[in-house]
Amino acid sequence: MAMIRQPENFPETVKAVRRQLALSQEELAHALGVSFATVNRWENGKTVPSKLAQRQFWQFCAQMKEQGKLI
Amino acid sequence: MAMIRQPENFPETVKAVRRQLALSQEELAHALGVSFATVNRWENGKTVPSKLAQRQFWQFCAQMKEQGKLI
DNA sequence: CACACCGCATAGCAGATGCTATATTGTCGG
DNA sequence: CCGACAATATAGCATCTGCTATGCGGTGTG
Repeated sequence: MAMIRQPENFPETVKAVRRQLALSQEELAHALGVSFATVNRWENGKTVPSKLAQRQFWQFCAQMKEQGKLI
Repeated sequence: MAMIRQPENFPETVKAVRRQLALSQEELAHALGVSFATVNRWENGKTVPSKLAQRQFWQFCAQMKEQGKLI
């Protein structure tokens, strides 16, 4: 088993995180090191993040939480 | 311009880094959060790393240097 | 020698990504 | 209302990635 942590609803999670941080899709994409199109596709459920992108996303969230910018 | 840093010979760089750290392709892949096939393709010049993968690779190298594990 | 591994190379396929271009949807000031 | 602008949605195409399987040389170990 040993699945990668993935919330039931990844698209909503990305949107929620992005809005808490008051970032545009473009800005979040830059912060994560991916393209705007990629973040957009995640939020609209067109694709699911790659292994590395998932790691990067959760790591980013953890950092933001450490800084108190994210609940 | 603002290009992404990319040595003349990425395949050789990956091999060199990996061997200094005494890791197998499998182990390096795991450390980077990508698959074995991906590291293997980088080393054999079959593909060039994605934007995010490049960031991850250089960040990993920087960490290893901080720890004195890499020159 | 036969056998089981391990590390590495390679291939095929489905899905993800980067880039570009083109809508669409607000939200302003005029 | 109208034009301008930013943010978002969507699409196509080339490339990258993950997964699985296969082959191949080297290294034990019986």
